[in-house]
Amino acid sequence: MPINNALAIIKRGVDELLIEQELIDKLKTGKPLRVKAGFDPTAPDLHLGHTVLLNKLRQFQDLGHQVLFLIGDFTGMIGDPTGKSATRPPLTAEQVKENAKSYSEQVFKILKPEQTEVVFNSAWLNDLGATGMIKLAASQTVARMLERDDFSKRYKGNQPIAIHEFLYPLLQGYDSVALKADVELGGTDQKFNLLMGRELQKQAGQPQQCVLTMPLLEGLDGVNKMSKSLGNYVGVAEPANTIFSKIMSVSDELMWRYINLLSFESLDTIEQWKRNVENGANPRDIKVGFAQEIVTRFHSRAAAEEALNDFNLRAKGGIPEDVPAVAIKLESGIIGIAQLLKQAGLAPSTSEAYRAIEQGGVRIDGEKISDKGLKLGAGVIVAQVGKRKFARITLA
RNA sequence: GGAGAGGUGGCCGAGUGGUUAAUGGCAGCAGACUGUAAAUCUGCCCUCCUAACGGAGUACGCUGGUUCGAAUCCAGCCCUCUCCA
Repeated sequence: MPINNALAIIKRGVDELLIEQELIDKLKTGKPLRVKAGFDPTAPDLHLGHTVLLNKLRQFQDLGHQVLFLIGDFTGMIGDPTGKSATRPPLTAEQVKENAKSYSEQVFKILKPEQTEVVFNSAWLNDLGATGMIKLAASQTVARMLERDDFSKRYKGNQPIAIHEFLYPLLQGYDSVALKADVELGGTDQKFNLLMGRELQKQAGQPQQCVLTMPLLEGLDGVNKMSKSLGNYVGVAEPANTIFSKIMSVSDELMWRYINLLSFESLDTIEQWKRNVENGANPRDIKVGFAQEIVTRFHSRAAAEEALNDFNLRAKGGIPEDVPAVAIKLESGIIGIAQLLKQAGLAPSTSEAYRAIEQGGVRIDGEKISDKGLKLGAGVIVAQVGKRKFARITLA
């Protein structure tokens, strides 16, 4: 493939590419490039936000390059300070191992295993030792570190910054040296860390890696970046119906952002969709199509069809098919409605259950419940709280 | 080492002895409206018991103390920030 075409593929959806000419030169050599991307060992649940980056890695693989999938088990002890206001507790070796396993289970839904090398940075960082660490730390200045946006923000905002947090960018940069990376990918918030790799490679007398930043995908709230801890994410391992309905809950405006970053449709097609909506097409239909694309990617075409049916069923107030089953043991032959909802996991506390009833949000077998004193005996019922929470409860 | 400021519910942030389970905002939940979207409006928003009325238990960095009564006063401790050295 001509280099221009390869470059066009690489550049699609990218926030910034540094330095383009260097990348062209690297591509010209015809050798497979070593493309590095680092992942935090703490969050084993991949979500769509991660896939923006993973898709890009996959594109590199399709162009014949080698992906270095780095799990930051050593740096995990620090916890990436990026965008965080507080430091993180370290993980045990066991936890890291488990998380890594869970990563590879999920990540190969997108990446090609034969072109992926999974590496752990403890492999070389452990050997660095105190001496190496000091040497590394001596290579950069505090003023340089404070250039990083979130450090300077925290500093100005009188927020604490622990010394070891300064080590994070240094170690991440050192990873690039150890791996002799040709390219490193990361979110836009990683730019500083990624550039540190160039810096340290230069000092080590290596060719410098190209840096490629991907835009951060906003979460379902449309404000914060997608993350598990904020609960505004769509997990790739989630059930088809969940993925589908979560995507449908994205606002019309944000939808385009998702489509731009996540859809594999051609740019021309996406342009056409936009024009259609401008000319009066219902954005909902575009969203349905997009949601199905994503569900298909992580499940199957059939699952996507089912998810749509299920979605429509719920829209009509119907009871979906895949209601989780719960069995509750009756202690005295009957159970109060609030206890029932709590035990079935539909309400976090009896207080909340009562509130939900008061507000007309509770249904049993499709019938709205208004009597807070309702008692139920043995049998099987479908309970619903709000529009989304269901449970098929067996009382015995 | 010295001086000062501060630590309140998921987050931000009021509150300086008694209608304070703690104003307000954000987030969240439920309802209405819709395209189960967003926006908007209404209500809810510590837990437990109660159909309800109502009751109980916890909670304002930690530990003690003063008081009939403390998030509020006192002491010690822990933590954070600012300025000076």
